[in-house]
Amino acid sequence: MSKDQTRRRILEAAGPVFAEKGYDAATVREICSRAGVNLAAVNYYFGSKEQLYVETLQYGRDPEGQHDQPLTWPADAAPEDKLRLFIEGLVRQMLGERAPWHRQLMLREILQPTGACRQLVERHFRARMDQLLGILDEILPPEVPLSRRQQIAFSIVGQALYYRVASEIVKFLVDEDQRQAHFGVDQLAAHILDFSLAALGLHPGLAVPRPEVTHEPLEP
Amino acid sequence: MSKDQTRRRILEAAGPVFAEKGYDAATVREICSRAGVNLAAVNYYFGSKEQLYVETLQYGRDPEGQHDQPLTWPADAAPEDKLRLFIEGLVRQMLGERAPWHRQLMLREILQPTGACRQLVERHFRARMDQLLGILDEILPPEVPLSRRQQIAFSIVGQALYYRVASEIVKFLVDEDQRQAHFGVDQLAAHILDFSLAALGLHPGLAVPRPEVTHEPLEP
DNA sequence: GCTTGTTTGAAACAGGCGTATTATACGGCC
DNA sequence: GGCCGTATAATACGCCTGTTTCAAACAAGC
Repeated sequence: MSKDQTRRRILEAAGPVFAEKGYDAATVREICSRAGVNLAAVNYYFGSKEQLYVETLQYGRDPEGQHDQPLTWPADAAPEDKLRLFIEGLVRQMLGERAPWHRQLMLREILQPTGACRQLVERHFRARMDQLLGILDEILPPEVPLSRRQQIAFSIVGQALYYRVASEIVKFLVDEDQRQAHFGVDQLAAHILDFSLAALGLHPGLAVPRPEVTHEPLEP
Repeated sequence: MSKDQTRRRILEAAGPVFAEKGYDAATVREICSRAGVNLAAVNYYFGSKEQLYVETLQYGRDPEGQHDQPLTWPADAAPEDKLRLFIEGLVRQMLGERAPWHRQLMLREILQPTGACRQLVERHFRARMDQLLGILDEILPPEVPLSRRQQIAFSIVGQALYYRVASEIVKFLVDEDQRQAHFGVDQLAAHILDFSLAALGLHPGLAVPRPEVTHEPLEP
């Protein structure tokens, strides 16, 4: 087996393990076992577990030299549509079961940063934040100060992040049937978009009776 | 030293340690060291680290037999005021530095439940959820289905939770000065209330020019 | 074919962990 | 006082961790 081959195999095995268990709980033994390489290989190729972690994050971000293009849309799209696409991508990222391990790793870095690679993580999230702020630029009047724009952005992202970090809470606060029926990716994205657009004033508020609503059977 | 005395000392030492480091990273050696008791005491009094953890959570919830009354308000208060009080309490809980370790432990249980005490955690958060749903009952028209009310509640809580779970992200996305000036507990509570009330339709949206705004200097 | 530098393999090391064991000191009771 | 159940203390055990060691297998150059 060629030299770079085993290196790659270690990286590809390390990704899911780190993503699932976190840095501390992941063991180099499991990584090596999954990769089918010897235990010593990690320290031979990477020097230490920590360095392997850093390089795994880099590898995940950019496996072949291609940047991952987060989200794109036609530049002339309506701001509401851009926001919709952004939120849909966000929710999909949070709830998508087959989330590639790279996203999961990044999320772990949000929740409890290891500090091993501030820069990398920072760049990643700053890009997405700027994207959202750009959309808000087209919606908000210019006199709204930056701090308020940031707060609004956080309010939008926070709604989506909730379903990832508090998924266990959701799981026992709303029962299985309701979850299946109303808490899928699409419905949540639609709700968060509704909530946010209403907050921004582009939709009527959720509490005001909405004439266009299809008449669902009233709850007893 | 009396028997119950050391028991209490262990519990009170275990609280902060578990809260700061989490179940796995916390060690009984540190707990015993902080409590000034022998290493064997934990297993003597609690049988195992896990059981100590469970009893620590219970002890934190209810140290002396008094339930912690989460939040109260006059029953005849306006729904907006109740929501304001609720959100203020929420944000204070999330951001308050001197958060008693019990809150922190509960938050940890949200983010990564140990499963050691589902019931306890479940009761705790269901109570708060019901409180919020009660407030929404007074705001939303009756035909809004339960699932939508729950989504709205999660949208509100999610905004506040964000600043706890993603505090590191906030820290490098908005610079020190801005944070000091606009991301304190009071300002964030005010913003989340604004955003949510606007989303509900009780306030004008944030994007529509608000006549009552005090004219702050425009940003260049 | 031999030498040289590199990669693999299995085992061992040192340290930290939760837990168990054993022995000592305390405090009320006959 | 002597005794005994209980609380403390010190230490040892077994396990798992990241890391190191060192010999064997290998590829390449001459």
